Amino acid sequence: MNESNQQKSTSPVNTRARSDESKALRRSEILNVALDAFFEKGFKATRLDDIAKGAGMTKGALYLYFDSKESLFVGLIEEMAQPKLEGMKQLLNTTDSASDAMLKIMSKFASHLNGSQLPKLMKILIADSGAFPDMVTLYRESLIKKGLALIESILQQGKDSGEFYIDAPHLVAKLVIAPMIFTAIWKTVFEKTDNQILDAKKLLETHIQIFLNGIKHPLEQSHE
Amino acid sequence: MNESNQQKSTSPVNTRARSDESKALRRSEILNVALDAFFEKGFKATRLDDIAKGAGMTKGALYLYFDSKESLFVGLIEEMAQPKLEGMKQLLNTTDSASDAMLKIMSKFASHLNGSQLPKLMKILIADSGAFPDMVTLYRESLIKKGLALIESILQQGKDSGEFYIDAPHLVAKLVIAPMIFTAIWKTVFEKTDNQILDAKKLLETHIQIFLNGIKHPLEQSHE
Amino acid sequence: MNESNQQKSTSPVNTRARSDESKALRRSEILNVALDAFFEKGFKATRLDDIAKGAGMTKGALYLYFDSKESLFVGLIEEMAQPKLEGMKQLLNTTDSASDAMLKIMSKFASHLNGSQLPKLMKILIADSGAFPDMVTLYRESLIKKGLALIESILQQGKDSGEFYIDAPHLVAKLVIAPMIFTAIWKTVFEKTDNQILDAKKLLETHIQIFLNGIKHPLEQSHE
Amino acid sequence: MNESNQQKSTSPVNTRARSDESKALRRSEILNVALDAFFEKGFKATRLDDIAKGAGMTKGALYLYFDSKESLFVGLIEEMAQPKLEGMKQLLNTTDSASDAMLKIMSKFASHLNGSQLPKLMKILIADSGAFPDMVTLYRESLIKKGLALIESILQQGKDSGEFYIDAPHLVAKLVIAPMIFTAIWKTVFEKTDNQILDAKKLLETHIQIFLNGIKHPLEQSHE
DNA sequence: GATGAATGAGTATTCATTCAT
DNA sequence: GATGAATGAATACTCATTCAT
Repeated sequence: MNESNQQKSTSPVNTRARSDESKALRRSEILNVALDAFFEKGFKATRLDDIAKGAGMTKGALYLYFDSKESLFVGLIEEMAQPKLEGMKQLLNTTDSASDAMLKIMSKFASHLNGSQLPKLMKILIADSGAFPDMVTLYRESLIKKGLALIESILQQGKDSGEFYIDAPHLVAKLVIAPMIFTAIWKTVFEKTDNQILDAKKLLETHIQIFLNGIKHPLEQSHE
Repeated sequence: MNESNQQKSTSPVNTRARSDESKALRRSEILNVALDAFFEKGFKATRLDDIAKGAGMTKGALYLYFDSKESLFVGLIEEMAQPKLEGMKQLLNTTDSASDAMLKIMSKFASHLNGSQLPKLMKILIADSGAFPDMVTLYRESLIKKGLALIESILQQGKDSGEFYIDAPHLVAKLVIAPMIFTAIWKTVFEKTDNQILDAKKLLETHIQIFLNGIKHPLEQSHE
Repeated sequence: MNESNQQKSTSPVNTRARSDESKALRRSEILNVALDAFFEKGFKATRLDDIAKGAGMTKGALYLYFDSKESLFVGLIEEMAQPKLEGMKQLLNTTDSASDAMLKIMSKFASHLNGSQLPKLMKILIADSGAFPDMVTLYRESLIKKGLALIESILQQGKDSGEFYIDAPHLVAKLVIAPMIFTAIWKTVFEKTDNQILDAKKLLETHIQIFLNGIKHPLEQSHE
Repeated sequence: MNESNQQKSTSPVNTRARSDESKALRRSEILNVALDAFFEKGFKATRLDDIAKGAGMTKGALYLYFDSKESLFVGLIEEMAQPKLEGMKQLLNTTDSASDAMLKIMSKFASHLNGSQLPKLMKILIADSGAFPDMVTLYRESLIKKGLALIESILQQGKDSGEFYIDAPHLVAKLVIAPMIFTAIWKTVFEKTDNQILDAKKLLETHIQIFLNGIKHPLEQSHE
């Protein structure tokens, strides 16, 4: 009798969510819609009505899954900031040279930028940082600083072994991720209205090459 | 319908001169306040009341200078995206080596990040890019792409002269500015709730060193 | 489509008997909770969710016992406005003096105020009188006016026998119950936020004494 | 040019309130409407839209005069609880007998019940006491307790001079006002749906007579 | 020019009621 | 019978914009 499923077949739309599973499914469906909405219009300008419609339910139903618009935002950040870092550490068990470790982790990082929602999330966080300082803190501490620490430790190891000619690993670590952040911003912000698209893969490969090349040779004296 | 221009019709000469000045002055005062407000809270969440109060006038008076909230935003971007790039080109008239030109322009760029409102403007633009695609386009075309073109031309020159070992100057140019964008984001977003502050000057110096070092040596083959 | 009524269709006899009892029980449980809720927050501000939780069931289940929030209120007033008055009349069969009858009935009335839910009910009715004029009418006609008539008849009897020096029994009857209403209001409204508690028993005893004393002596001329 | 004044001629409706006077006027006009609305439907069930319409303005305009619905309520109580008590004390300068003082003050009190908004205010306070305990406290402390204290002092004086045969003046004082409260309740609640109207003046005169008569004669022993 | 009162179109949130399970 | 997910209408409050003064 119910033929109104114009939406995706996997979604439990138009079916009451009874089980815990389907409730969780519904939740993450809402979060997916919210991600796009917040990304597109920002937190303040996003209307709950739109999120609800996008998730195939009424505004009132949203409140069965989230306490408030704000908690939707919080849920979004928390849920997505969770699992990202895990994969990275596993990668490094082997006793690679610092150079190889660096290459691996940078590649991994870079590939993350394409498949995942991370760039969107980052844009959201930048945009609404003023309204959600706690979320910014959470994100910085639980994701970025840990990522930076991981990179820093490899750099330090390379420095100790004489492989890398660097001075301040904690600064250099930031240079490692800078082009990745740049790519995320570029793709989410500037590419939207541009007809040339940035080849992110190539850009990041080039970054890796130049950067590793740069730290593997003794630095010339700057003239400054 | 608007008959309040009493001067214009008869003697449109110089009674307006002083007022025009002060009007322009007032406008830029307002824009200054707006910059901070939009930066802090985003376009949607910023109230005209607050901007007015900050500029020492009432909400209604704003409409003597700007047609709407939106035109305030537009005015802000347009006004600030204007000059900026002139100084850079002058810098390079002399017949420096590509290496020196690169060093100069990177330093200049970097120093701009500290004194100017540019990072704030960038954050605003990122945040409200969804609502103002035209502004993003303007900013990209009139500032970023020109800057990138300048850098690219130097890189190309260095590549042609055999000074730089690079492949795709248009990509590499982006790697030049990536840490600057990164710094802008970091300072405006992440540093707010953090007690450690990033030494931007040192970071960018390190960037310049490593980067130039990286492109002045032949690249090793990547294992990928 | 609803086939869950397995008993009704075939043998509609006595399987239902026990459930009818328990249904009535459930109803009055709900009403008890509702009384407190309406008393505490008023009709409009009371949430069915809270009543349901208080009665150990879900919101939906309430609708098995009551048609609507409104019918809950109606049920409450009707159920409680029912008996109450019977005991009073019995009290007076004997051939007491009007004075003794008066004393008895006033004492009885007064003692009712402490043990029963009457004061709460009165507060509810006062509070929501605007929304439920019919309930006010019901309460006035079925309880108050009957009580007043009873008192009035005793007063009339005392007047006729020369025991009481009163003029308008129907007005004086109201003076009899006024301190009782006052007590109900005081206790339910003002005492809540006060640390001194009113000794209702003593107040009403004093009332009875002064009042009877007042009507048993010839009235002086008022100077007005 | 402005012929849309369908409302009362005295009200500044449809005229922008520029001066402080007219602002104050507007405020009290709103409060008058609010008084009736809260009285009729209770705080929760009253819609700001209705108050606004009643006061001849839009909902938004209300917020120019009051911060919130709640502050409207608070303003109402505070503004009205202010001046009531003043007149009473003046009345008593002369060196009347306690009996005369009592008569005067009771008459004054009683007359207040007819002309003023006091009964409505009292009904409002009773109805919404749960939501506004602070207002109840304010009202009790600033009005009722002071009134009771005034009455109590006269009673005490009469007791000391041997004029009054009473025991506990603080309780007896409550008996003085009980019929006034009763009248207020009766008129605002029960009379609405009744076709017989209570002669408040006569009721309170009778109260005064019986009560004074009751305390001017030695009390008989109660049989209890 | 400037003020600030007023408007009115939003928008988040609540909650009685319904209904699939 | 009972649950609790879902609905949708209602409502306080906000704020860009207008306009009388």
